[in-house]
Amino acid sequence: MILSPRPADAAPAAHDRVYRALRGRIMQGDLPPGEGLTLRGIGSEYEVSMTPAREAVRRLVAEGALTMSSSGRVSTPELSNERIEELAALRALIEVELASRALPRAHMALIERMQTINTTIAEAVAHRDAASYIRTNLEFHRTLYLRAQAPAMLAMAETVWLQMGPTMRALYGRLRKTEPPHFHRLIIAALRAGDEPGLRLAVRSDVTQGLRMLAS
Amino acid sequence: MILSPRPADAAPAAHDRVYRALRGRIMQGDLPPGEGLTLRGIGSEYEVSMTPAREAVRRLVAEGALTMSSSGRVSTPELSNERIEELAALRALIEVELASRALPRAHMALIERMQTINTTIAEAVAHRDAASYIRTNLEFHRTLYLRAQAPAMLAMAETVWLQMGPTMRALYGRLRKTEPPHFHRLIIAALRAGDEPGLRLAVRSDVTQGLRMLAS
DNA sequence: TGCGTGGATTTGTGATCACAAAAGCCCCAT
DNA sequence: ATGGGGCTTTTGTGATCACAAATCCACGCA
Repeated sequence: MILSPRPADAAPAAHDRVYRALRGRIMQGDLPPGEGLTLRGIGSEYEVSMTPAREAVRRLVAEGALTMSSSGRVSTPELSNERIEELAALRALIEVELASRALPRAHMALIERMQTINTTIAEAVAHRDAASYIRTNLEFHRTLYLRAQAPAMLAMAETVWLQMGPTMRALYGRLRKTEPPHFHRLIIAALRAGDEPGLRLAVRSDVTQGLRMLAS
Repeated sequence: MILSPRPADAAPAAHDRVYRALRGRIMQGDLPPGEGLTLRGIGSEYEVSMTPAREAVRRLVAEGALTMSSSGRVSTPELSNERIEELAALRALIEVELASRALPRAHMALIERMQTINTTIAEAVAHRDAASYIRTNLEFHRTLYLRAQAPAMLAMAETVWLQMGPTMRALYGRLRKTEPPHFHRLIIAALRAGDEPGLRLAVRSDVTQGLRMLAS
């Protein structure tokens, strides 16, 4: 019986490779808001023809990671303040629910792993490394949410992250103060205590924290 | 000055036309769960080549409206019970928020329009017309949520509807009893009274109502 | 100096083709 | 009857090309 029709060492499809590469760069804020992209440019960058580039772009546009003008030009989105508020509210709604579902399944090894990630985040903040900060911050959240065993919800949350990627970078880039991840400690403490209301509040606070920078 | 680069009477892009057609059919449950689709089949059905068909399918797969096997075969999703519960929970989270945001902006004309739609829904139920039921039911909800002025949230809600489309049809298809839309009346009453807690409860009840059929 | 306006260039779209792999299928051996 | 083997057909993928529209840029006029 053949279990894996596509062996792990096989080369992934070209369009998927391009998709993953672009997605990663967008999510961790590698691309600034409003950055224009061309199919031929993407194709030559990843050494593929226009066809896989087009499919990867089409997929990212469908996920809201890229915007497409009426003439078909694609670029990273420049989000209005209202859009940012909406996306933050969506993060709050979905991620609070994910955290709540993960709580009863969170064991000690998970909490310790999150604490380790938190240390890495603190280092990224100390070194003013925005890309590393965003990447490890998302890893912190994803580590918790994976325990919720709710793939559809996690996918939705990641879609929101993706949409905020370029803007997040621009936002955190202008962050002067190097504050440690305060709410992350609250999240870990609530997990330890099995305190669900506290966890929900901590996650909501952490997720909407970026809005306060926007208001200033 | 030219305001609209693409006039209203211009032919839309082929891939977009195919996308919209498929999306509509999927959302209103025209296609049963597990239905297989081929690029060449879609292409010949809409009289386009494989290229636009592929782009439309890629977009729908990205939105979760279609699933893709490891070999690239596409079909409408067959949702597990856990997945259905997740999607219903997402509907509850997002749509309750949308309704809450729409409440202060809901004026009399809107409520009357919703009541008219509700009449159409009752007729669809009476005639056992599952497709019409699903379509007008979604129109009822969308009419309210449009007032929330939250396009990102509405898009998320529609994505969830899309994912549930084929399953909804199968679910409502086996619905014996022709019950009028009870919770819709509660929603309208809460809107009239400006009763936010009542509205949230009514929307949550309406949205998770399908789960009770599943449990039986 | 500012600003349209022309052509040259870039860019997305859709069609077509070659190719490899997956799926279907039929027939035969057990 | 049933399961497997080999062949045929179907199907997705990626490359390439023609075309039209959008964009860009520089030139010349006011």
